[in-house]
Amino acid sequence: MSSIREIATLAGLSPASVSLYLNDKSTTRVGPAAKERIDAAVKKLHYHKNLFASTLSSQESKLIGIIIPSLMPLFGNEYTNTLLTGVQSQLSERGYGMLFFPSNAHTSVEIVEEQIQRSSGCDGYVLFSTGFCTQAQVEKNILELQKTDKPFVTLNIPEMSTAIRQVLIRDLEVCSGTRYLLERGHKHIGLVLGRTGGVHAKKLYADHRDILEESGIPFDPQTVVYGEYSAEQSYTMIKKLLQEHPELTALNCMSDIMAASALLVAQDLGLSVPEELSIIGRNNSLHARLASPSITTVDLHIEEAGKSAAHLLLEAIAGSTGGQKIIISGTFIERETVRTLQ
Amino acid sequence: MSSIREIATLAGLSPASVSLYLNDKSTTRVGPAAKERIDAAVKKLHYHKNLFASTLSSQESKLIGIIIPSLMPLFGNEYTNTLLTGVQSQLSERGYGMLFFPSNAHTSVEIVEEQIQRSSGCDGYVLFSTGFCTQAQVEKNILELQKTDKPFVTLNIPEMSTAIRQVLIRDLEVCSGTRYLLERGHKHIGLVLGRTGGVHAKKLYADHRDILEESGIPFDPQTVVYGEYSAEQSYTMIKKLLQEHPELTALNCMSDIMAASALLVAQDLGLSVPEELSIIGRNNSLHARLASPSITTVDLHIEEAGKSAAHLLLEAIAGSTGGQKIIISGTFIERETVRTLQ
DNA sequence: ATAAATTGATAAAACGTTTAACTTATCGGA
DNA sequence: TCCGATAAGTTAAACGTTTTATCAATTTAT
Repeated sequence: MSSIREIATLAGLSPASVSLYLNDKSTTRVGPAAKERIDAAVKKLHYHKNLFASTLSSQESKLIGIIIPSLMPLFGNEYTNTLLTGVQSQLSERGYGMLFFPSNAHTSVEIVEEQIQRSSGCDGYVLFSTGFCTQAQVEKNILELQKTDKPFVTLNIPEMSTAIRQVLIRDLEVCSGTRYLLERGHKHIGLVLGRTGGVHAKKLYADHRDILEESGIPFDPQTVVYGEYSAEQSYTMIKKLLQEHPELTALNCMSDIMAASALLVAQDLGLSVPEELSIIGRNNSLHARLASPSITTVDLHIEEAGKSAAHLLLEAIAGSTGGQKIIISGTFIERETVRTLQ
Repeated sequence: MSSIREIATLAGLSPASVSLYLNDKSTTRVGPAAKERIDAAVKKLHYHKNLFASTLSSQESKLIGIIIPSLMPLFGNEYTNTLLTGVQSQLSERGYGMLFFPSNAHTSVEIVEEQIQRSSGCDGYVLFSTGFCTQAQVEKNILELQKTDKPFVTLNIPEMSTAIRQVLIRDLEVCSGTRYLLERGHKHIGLVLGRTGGVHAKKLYADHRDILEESGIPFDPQTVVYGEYSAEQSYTMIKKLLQEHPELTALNCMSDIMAASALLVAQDLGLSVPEELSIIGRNNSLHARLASPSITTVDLHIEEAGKSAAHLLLEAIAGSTGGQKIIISGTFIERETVRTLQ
């Protein structure tokens, strides 16, 4: 743990000169000979400048706090991971790092509060929203973040009326899969959602219902089922759904994992896909590509969304003001699990 | 950005008292009335203590630097993500956070150097090793980490002779799948590895060869193929392999994704699994479970490994000394893709 | 009644950098 | 010759906490 002072002494200089040079190799305020002595001292003492001291002094951490209000283990969810991949790639391109302060509190609001508190001093924040948040919780979380007076951007969150910077993943709120199946002649469409009460699930539920009713098709609440973000639970619930509702010709699944589980169910029930049952997934993940038959899905461009969020945030940190919305729309990836009915 | 000084002024106290109370709610050095005034001031000014100032002063960050020398986007790899899940769960249980300072350097050694440099001041480090590291690079990385004088633990790294704290995932170095297939009568076993030159791939290659030769089966280097950690590349290479080597009755794959790709290839070539081709994967990921037929795989207990690493590190931070090795052994998950030959 | 312990506080130094302001020496140009 | 630039440095305050040492007042024990 050598400090800049030791480097300075070893090089026969003041700490100021060392700092000046280390932060700008081409500075003219340190002579060539002195520069060499500094380099030698740094090498000899294995000096690394202390992030915390440097941040405190310069009031800039080059660190972004990542706020994820999930009750499930972090890095275990494909959506969130892809989002993170996008965020990370943009951040590191501009020299920023990420700070995770996970919490083991029991409600998403407490989690967010703790994370914000503990990462105070970051240059900005990215707030994820997960299926574990209700609309009210999302709003509370945003409020909490606003109190920090630091720039932040929300990702994966339902559209808000307040002027905040946010990246919206359109097809996370809009039930495009249902419309797609409808256009292909399906009238009895089951819906497989994530978690009861979650923002996204609620939006999708409402949208699914509205789309059906607009088309004059009665909506049956019994044909909606929740997988709770687990493959096992999805399998169980989908099996139950298909057994109790043999009239269903198609399943719109909130994620590819649910869709892959549906495929398994179909197989076990002896239903051929897509001949007897059409399935559409979401996220264009590896699961959809590697399944057999390969699963028709909607690419949410989630990595792109992560990148946009990071970009927006860095602009805000650089000084741009005002709220801004970026909307990312999905595109259908047509594969082998959807059949057109006549 | 209210500071502790403002809280102190508002509560009519000294900063010292505020700090004392905030760090120990049950302290007797601040009176009950004063405590209430502090609470009120904190609420009113939205005070959060500054992580950086606090760390600088107390010389403890409660932050672990995560060093991942990967050339691929972070959070895009199932192994690493699961490892991270394990690390994270232990860390957050004990109140620690994680710091990621990704780098976009072009060699794994540069990446590690940059990450260490930028996260200087953390309480400890976890060094991942990835398929992108050669043995020499791994050693260099460890040397670099030792210079920091901070505790660290290596994860997922080949066994080292030096006395460092490390968690070894045994079946990442030992080609247990080959032995498993051998025991079930297979004599012509193809091997699907990750990246040419990577530590793990090299170890597995050597082990695979040795196991075969010990059993008196000639080893054909042509039956080893590299998927480069991509499903597409895996598909292409496996297809080529199976077409050129019709004598193969089994495939030992380094990951479940490769195994799932192999399943696809088999399907496209009209080979039935496991009747004509046995496949074994590794990692017991969702891909293996959701595939059809479900893939026989070896559970590496990777999340467990992550937890152990975090545990070991926290113990070291708490003062325990000396190197220590924890070895995590895999267990076979027998499913539907392996057939026993007579 | 007095010593000892406890309660409730504060002052000030320290943590390791950064940076604005200042100094001195040297050099070219008019 | 003298002025202004420029090069090569230094000093010292500041960033926001923590923590050790110190102190006064009050309570408890003897």
